[in-house]
Amino acid sequence: MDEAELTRFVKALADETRQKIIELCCCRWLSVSEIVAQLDVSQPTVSHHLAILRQAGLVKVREEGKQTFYTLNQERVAVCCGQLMLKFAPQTSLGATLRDSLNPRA
Amino acid sequence: MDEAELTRFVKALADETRQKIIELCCCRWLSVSEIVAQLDVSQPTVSHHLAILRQAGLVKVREEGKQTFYTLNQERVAVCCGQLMLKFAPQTSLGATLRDSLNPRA
DNA sequence: TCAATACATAGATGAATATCTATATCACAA
DNA sequence: TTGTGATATAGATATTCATCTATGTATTGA
Repeated sequence: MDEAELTRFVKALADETRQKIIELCCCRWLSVSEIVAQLDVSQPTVSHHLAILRQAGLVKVREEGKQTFYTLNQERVAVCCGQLMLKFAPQTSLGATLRDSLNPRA
Repeated sequence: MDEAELTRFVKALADETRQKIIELCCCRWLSVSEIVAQLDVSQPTVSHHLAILRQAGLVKVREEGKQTFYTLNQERVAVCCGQLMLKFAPQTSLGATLRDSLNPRA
């Protein structure tokens, strides 16, 4: 994971509409229309945000007929949060826990 | 940590100049002038970014005479990253590791 | 007390971006 | 083939925000 990827990740999270979309898509697949129905923004706006989340690798996509389904890529979120912690909080106990978890000793 | 705090955290990270400031202030205290000297932006711009980082709780401040010193609050970064992970990646193994670390069993 | 230094704040400006309307594309059903 | 529903894209607009210059405030030394 390079610098640019990490920046795309934090920028993708730095919008409240996208945060709502992420929460909606956590643990389930939703079509674009279903997401639109839960929010107060137009369908093109939702598509725009989904594109940003896709570029950041934060959602998985599945096309099915006319519909497109999205779900949160939790593993990606976890890895990115871990990278953030390693980069900006290397000397904390939580950071150490994470480092140990990523590089388990024999 | 409420919703708004977490949003302030990700928004604070979502700017490359602030990311540079954070890296500079990691593990050491720097005065505003010293930070300005390492960047390509004006002193008021640096003060502006430091204010945002302060509001997000990401830096610690120490005033000394005319100077003001800042250092990265690594614990805060770690906790916020952990919260992000718990909120948006609850079902991952990394998330579980973190949860265990925060709520250690007897 | 005056000048200089360090930093913060105010206000203006430009760039990035979130949002909208309109329209294109694609899949499917009649 | 034609129409309809689902989504994406284009282009315009408005808002947010990063940045600048100018200035205020506080501290220190002469």
